Amino acid sequence: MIAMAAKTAFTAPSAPHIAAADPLAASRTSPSSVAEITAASPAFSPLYSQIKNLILKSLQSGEWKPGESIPSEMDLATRYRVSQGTVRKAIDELAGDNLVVRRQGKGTFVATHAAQHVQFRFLKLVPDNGPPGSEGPAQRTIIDCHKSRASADVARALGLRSGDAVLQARRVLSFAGIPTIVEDIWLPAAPFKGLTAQRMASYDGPMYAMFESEFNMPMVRADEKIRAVAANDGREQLLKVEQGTPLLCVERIAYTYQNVPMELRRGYYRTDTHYYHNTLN
Amino acid sequence: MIAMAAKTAFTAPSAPHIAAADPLAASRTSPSSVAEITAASPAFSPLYSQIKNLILKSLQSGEWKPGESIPSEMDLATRYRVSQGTVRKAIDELAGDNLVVRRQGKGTFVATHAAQHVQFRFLKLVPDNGPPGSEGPAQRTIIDCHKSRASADVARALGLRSGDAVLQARRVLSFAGIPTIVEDIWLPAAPFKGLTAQRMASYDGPMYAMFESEFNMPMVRADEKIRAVAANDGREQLLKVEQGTPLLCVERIAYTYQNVPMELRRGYYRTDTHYYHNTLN
DNA sequence: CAGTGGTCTAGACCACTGG
DNA sequence: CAGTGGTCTAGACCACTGC
Repeated sequence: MIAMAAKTAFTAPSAPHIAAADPLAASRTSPSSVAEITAASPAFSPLYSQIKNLILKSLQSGEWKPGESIPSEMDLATRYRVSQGTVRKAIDELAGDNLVVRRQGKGTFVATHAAQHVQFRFLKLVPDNGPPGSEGPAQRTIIDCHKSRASADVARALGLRSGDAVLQARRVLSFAGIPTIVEDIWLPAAPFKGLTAQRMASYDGPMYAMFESEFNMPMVRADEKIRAVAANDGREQLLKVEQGTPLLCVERIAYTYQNVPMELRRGYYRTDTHYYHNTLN
Repeated sequence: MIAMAAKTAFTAPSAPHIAAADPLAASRTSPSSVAEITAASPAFSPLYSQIKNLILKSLQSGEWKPGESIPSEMDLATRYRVSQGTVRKAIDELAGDNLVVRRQGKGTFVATHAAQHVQFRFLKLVPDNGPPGSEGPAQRTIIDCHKSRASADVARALGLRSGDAVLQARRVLSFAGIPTIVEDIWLPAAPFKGLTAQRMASYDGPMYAMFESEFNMPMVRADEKIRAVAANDGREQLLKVEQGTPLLCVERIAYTYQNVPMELRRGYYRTDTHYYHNTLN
């Protein structure tokens, strides 16, 4: 901000980029030139960044759902009354965050866990022999799914309070018939109301795809803490390994839009036939 | 490629973006309009991508060294006879690959492992208590460093032949006095001629920083395969844990420019006080 | 204050997709 | 062929850094 010619797009944070089509436009007032100037620079945010946030809001609101296309760059430019280049930069960032996927000649699409080529978007386990997915689809076995109360650490991970209602599930993933992963999953009960073991078992596809389509809860990012632990607590039987066998323990917190944590998952991976792959830049 | 008006920048892959300042300019010939046209589209590469490659070559050649600044966007635009915007997009990609770092108002700098805030650019181990690096600097202890011959798997990882000369080293990293990591490192002998245990021990800073400054061998990318294994083979003593304790085994191949593998490293991490952190998008 | 990277625009044209 | 994303340019101005 700071005083500057009214012609430029930087003039005021609220004015030029809000088109009539934007539902928030009515709630804003044109600043009387001096008013906002004192607010000064700490609040500076480039136009494309503001556009990005507006698009983000539409994604969150479900205006465009996973797998669908969003309006063309030209349409968005008209809608927000900015140049195509500015919309472009906003979408570039969204694509960089893997929230949307661009496809030349076709359009820009909301990212989804359901697409074939991203079947295991959040699963970095790769077979020793052959590339990811070369073993065919995973076999999913639901061991259990029941309502529960959040312990202190589960509550902290999910941004709940101790004792809040959660869903707790356990499943086994097998590849080529070999049980390879046991996962314990915790979900806040409210957003996933109606989810049962039956329903998990009958859904054919990645669990995150089910979260999208059945509960309107896309997972867009995740953090993992990885440790080596000894197989115990019944997991050795599910994975058919000796008690004490070293396993990879992958604790994942998955987030939906706005960085809201929506799932805690502790996976135990056998690493005698697979490895966890990571790339460092 | 493909026939098109000479005015556009796409006309010929060799012509317009090569400035007189480019050392390769003299070795090229102006195509006689028809010659290259049959090569056709599969070879299509946007201008900014070609500029990116030219900048990459200068980085590889050492024209600009890690930590130094590269010429300004305007200078590069003049040098390559393209618009600033095209140079900008080229640099954007290089910055996205973490090969360079942009700093507004100062310039664009070649990435380095020596900078304070990236002390552990390739080390994703985080203490359970507190953020990365909160334990102060790592204590590095060189256990061994000797010449050796590449075994089959080491050769494969480094793109050598079995029996080729390699340097093999082992060291321990301790944090807050606790031995936390044992690493076995293999390097091709030729590029690291003159590296000894003594020299490794006396260098104060990340090993990758030493590779940059002492051997002109910047590591720009790495792949990791992570497994859980039982402590054995003398590593339990170095880490002061019981034999059989689960450890994270991190096998890393680090690459220099051109995706040339230059280091194989097998790290064994204690994960009772630390965890390996990863972010998924 | 000059120099650097960062933002924004307007317009032209290219590559790719599908009807 | 029209529509979409992708590339390129030229020019203006802004934000940040350091002299």
